[in-house]
Amino acid sequence: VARRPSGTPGLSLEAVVAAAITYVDEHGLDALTMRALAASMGVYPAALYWYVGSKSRLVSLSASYLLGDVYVDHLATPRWQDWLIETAQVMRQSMHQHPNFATVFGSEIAVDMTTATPFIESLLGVLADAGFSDDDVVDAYNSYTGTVIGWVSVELSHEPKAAGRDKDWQSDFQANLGAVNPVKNPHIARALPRLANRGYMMRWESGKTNPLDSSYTYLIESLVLGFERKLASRDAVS
Amino acid sequence: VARRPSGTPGLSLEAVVAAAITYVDEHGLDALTMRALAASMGVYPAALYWYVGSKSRLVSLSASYLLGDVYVDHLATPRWQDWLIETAQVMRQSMHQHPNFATVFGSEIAVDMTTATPFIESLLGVLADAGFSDDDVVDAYNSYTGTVIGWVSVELSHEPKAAGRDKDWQSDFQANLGAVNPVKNPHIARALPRLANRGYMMRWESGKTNPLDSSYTYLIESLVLGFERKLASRDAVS
DNA sequence: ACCTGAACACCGTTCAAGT
DNA sequence: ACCTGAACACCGTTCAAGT
Repeated sequence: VARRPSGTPGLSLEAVVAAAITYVDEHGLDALTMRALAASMGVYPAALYWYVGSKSRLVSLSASYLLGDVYVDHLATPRWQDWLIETAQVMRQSMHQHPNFATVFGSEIAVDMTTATPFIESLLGVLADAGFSDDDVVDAYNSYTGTVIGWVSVELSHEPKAAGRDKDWQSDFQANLGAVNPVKNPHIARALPRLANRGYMMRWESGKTNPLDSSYTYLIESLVLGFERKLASRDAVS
Repeated sequence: VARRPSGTPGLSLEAVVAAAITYVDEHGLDALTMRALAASMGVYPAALYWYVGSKSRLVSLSASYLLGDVYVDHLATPRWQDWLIETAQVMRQSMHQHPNFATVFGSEIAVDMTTATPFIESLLGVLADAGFSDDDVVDAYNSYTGTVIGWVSVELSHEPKAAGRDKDWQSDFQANLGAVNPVKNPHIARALPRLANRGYMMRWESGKTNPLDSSYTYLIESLVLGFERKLASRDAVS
């Protein structure tokens, strides 16, 4: 085998992170193993530790890296409302491109802010220009970012790992749904045709294969309309 | 040792689930191990498998059980807006009581709907009474439930597991925050005093110890105001 | 039916040793 | 500095065997 010149390392932090991302995209987060990843890179497991320190750090680093993709270029949308709506759609699309990382986005506090800085700066700028007070900017910022990340992360949440036989839990689940008592639960019974496999707690397919586009649009539009009202009521008082 | 009468099992599904919940509450989700849980119950690991089948199923079952606590009794709130606001607060409080399960709520599609049925029935009833159309009920339902579960689950997301030295990442993180370039990122610099440790992607403490009450209230109020506008605009058209 | 006791096939991580 | 090779202390899960 050709010997690589000494002094030039065969690995790098970026290479390991990139390999981890493609591995998770292909095989899922549960399948990510230091040993399996090392094997896929033709290297010993311990070699990875020189760059990433630990598995949990590797996952964090990968998530932070992906967050950089979420940057939304300044759009030609003069209205702040439209900017928020468009940006929310772009963020969701980014998350849908790596659905197996969705749970990480939603559950880990540690994101390397440096990769997200341009996004945060834009968002804070838009909110300030819209007229939010210094105090309200904080709450609007948290409302908006937490909603987008949290909602999409729930949308992309995974099915239970097939425990016993292959997919019998789906049949069980649908049977349970169909057995709803229309006397005790008339509203569920009425909404069932529209809610089956589309409503949270009533679906058997993840948002990966069964996206909930219209609900997300409805949510973001409602939230932005609510922001508008919050702003207006403040103006009325001040 | 006293021998238990044969025919009366020492374990039960409920006992195992209850033990798992208290174990996770005390030691965190990562510490939950079939072996550790079995030891805490004075039993062999394999004994648990007779009741729960697998570890992932045990976690699902525990989460489903906790979801039953989320049921919100019919409140004396004639306005549907107030019902949505109060219920959102109650749901958040329930999740905060078992913060180590937050990531499960946010990342697992499989919740045993039976425990949540009373809640779903109430919510659908409130939305229908409010005047949402059959189609809009679905989107409003998903907007609301996904936002509450997703947002709070992000709020409660955990710090990175201390990798190297104890808590040096917190110092690093705060140093990074302080090093923001006020020329390149004026809006971040301006908001920093209010956003440090309070804004998503800018905090170093989980919502477990550092709750974001005002942002959540702001979010839910905005969302409900937005729902109001959605309803009104529909009435104007029809 | 319910649980023991031991085994199997894995893990993440550490560490001396090589280059 | 960077990686090998092997080891350590764990995992989840299975399975014969007991009662």
